[in-house]
Amino acid sequence: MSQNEFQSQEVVSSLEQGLARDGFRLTRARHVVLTAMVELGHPFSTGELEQAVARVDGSVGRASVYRTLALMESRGLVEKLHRSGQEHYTLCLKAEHHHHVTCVQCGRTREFALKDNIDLLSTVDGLARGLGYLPRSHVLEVYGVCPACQKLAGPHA
Amino acid sequence: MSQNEFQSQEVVSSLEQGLARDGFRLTRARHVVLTAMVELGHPFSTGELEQAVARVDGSVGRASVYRTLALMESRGLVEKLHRSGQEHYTLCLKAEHHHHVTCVQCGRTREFALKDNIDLLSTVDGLARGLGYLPRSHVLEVYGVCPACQKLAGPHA
DNA sequence: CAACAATTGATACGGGGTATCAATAGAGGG
DNA sequence: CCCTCTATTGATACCCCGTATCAATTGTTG
Repeated sequence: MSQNEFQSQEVVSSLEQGLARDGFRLTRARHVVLTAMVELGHPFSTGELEQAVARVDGSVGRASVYRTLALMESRGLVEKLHRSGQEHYTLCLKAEHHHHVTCVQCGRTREFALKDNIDLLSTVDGLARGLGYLPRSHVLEVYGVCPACQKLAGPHA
Repeated sequence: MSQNEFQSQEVVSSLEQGLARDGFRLTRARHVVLTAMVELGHPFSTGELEQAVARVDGSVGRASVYRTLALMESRGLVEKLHRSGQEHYTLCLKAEHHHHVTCVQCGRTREFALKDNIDLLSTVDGLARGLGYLPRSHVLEVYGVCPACQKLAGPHA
C-alpha cells in the first residue's frame, strides 16, 4: 500500500512536470485532482472524480475538477471511454496511439498498442480505402473478462 | 426529391411495422419522430432531432422524442456514435453486427460489416485473448473523408 | 362501440457542467 | 525576499438536457 502510494506520487509529479514544461502553473487544485485521478486507478465517471477529489481535499471547487479534467483530456493524458452506459474517463500513460481493453466485470482497463499487429492497423485503413474513403482516424475499444475476474469466477466462466 | 420522400416513407413504415409486430402501438408521436429521424438522413444530436420533430409537427412533446429515441436504441435500430464531440445518433438499417465510417467533413455515415474481412474480426478477438482476456464485444468506428467530399475538395485532398 | 392499457403532452424537477467574477496565489524579475 | 503580473481558483448563479409524474388521450382488441 505505501508502495502504491509511492508510485502514485511519482505518477502525479510526472504529470505535473509535463504541465510545468508547457507553462501551466503547479497549483494546489491541480495537484489534488491529479492525485485523485491516479488514486482511483481505474476508469471514473465525473461524479466519482468529484467525490475522490473531495476526499483528498474538500476545499477544491467543483469547477476546478472539470477544468483539470478538460486540460488533461486536451493533452491526451485522459481519454473518454466509449460504450460504458455512463461516460467514463481513464488516465493514459502511453504516449502513442493506443486502445483499451475494458473488463466487463471489474471495469478496469488495460492499454495496448497495435505495433505487434501492424496487420490490424493497416487493415482498418485499407478497409476505409476499400469504401472510397480517405482514412483519418478510428476508435477501437475491446470488452471482455480480465484474467483476474476469470479466476474469481471459476473454470466455468 | 419526391423520390426521396417516397423512399423515406417506406423506411418509416417498415420501422413502424417492426414496432407493431412486437406489440407497440402506432401513434402519431412515434410516426412524427421516425419521420424526422429518416428525413434527417445523417447522424443527429438530440437537439437536432428535437428541432426536426418540431418542424414536422410542433404538437409532439419533448418527452416523446426522447422516449422514441430510447425505444429505437433499445431495439438496435438507432446507435450512438462515438468520438463526436457531442453525442450523435444514427439510424441503423442493417440487422447484423456492423460498424460505421463517418466522414469528418460532411458528417454522413455509412455502415459496413466485417464479413468480407473475417480476419479483422477474429484478430480483434485474438488480440484480447493474447492479453488473457475473454473477448465479449468491441467498438470500431472509422473516420475519414468520403468520396463525395474528396471530389469537392479537388485533387489536393 | 365499449373497455382497458399503453402512450402522450405538459409541467416541474434534478443534476451535470459552465459562465462569471472578485479574490488568490504561482512564477519570475528585481 | 518582496513585488508584480497574470493565470488560476472557489463560489455562485445559471442554463440546459433529460426524466419523473400524472391526468388526459388514443390505439387496440373483442
